[in-house]
Amino acid sequence: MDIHDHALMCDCDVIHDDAVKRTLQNIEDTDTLFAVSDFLKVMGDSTRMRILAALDTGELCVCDLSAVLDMSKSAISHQLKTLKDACLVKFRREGKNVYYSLEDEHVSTIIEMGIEHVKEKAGELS
Amino acid sequence: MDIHDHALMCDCDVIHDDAVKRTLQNIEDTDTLFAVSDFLKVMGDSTRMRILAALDTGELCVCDLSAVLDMSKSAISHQLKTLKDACLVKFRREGKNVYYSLEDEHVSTIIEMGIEHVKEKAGELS
DNA sequence: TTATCAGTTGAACAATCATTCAACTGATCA
DNA sequence: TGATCAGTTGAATGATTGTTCAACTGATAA
Repeated sequence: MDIHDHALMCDCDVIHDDAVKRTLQNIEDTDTLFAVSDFLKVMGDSTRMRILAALDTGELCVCDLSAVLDMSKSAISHQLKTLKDACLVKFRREGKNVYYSLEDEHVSTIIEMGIEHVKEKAGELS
Repeated sequence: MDIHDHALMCDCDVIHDDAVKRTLQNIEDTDTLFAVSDFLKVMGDSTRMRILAALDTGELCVCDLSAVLDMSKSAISHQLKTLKDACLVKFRREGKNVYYSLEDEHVSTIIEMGIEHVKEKAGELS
């Protein structure tokens, strides 16, 4: 009755009380971790990743992206909104066209790091 | 009739044919980009990210993770399987317990980079 | 103004996915 | 052996989400 202040959902006795306490002290705060997973989730979709990779080669309008990815303008536009809300892309209007590009160098770096990681992993299998 | 070899789904005329061609030449191949998004998707969930952050402080058994995250062993175990399948964590059995830890330093680096990125973005808002 | 086209948006649908629940395995200890 | 506990697993459920469709906006050109 007097034990287990936090383990409401834990359906077992705490085995390593010291390890649990140490982890709770050292782990990054939950809000930050939620923000990190939300951020990575945006890039964790193949359509959005292909859009980002396309924009990494230079700015493009929605119609061009539609042709490059071979998908409808609507589908592209919906995903561009998600990327815009997450501050991964920016845009400028020029006449009837809207040109999208990566928000900053930081985004470009993360994309290229992801590609590097995957290629390294693929290389380990040989 | 003679134009538009690839733009099957594109519901418009290609506006910048040169930009589209240039992008198709320079963009990373689709298979790689799918692999990148699949990889990031695994880390793009708050429960899995919290598990990874916990393991980044040292190895833990399922019961300990259950206490740290305040979630059921079953929920944790399901997500550990996803992380295991993606080669982000490894495990060892010792008696009745199964101890999980990060697969390698590489994973640790990526987690910490994500945290850095989010904190930088948060700092920009002040 | 009217027509046309690039792009956006909301609702609807289908697919994906995280958690719960219950049953199960495998190891320890009496 | 039988009981207990850590952990796994499959099915079911509820929530999230990507794409489609249709209607819409906003800018250009006749």
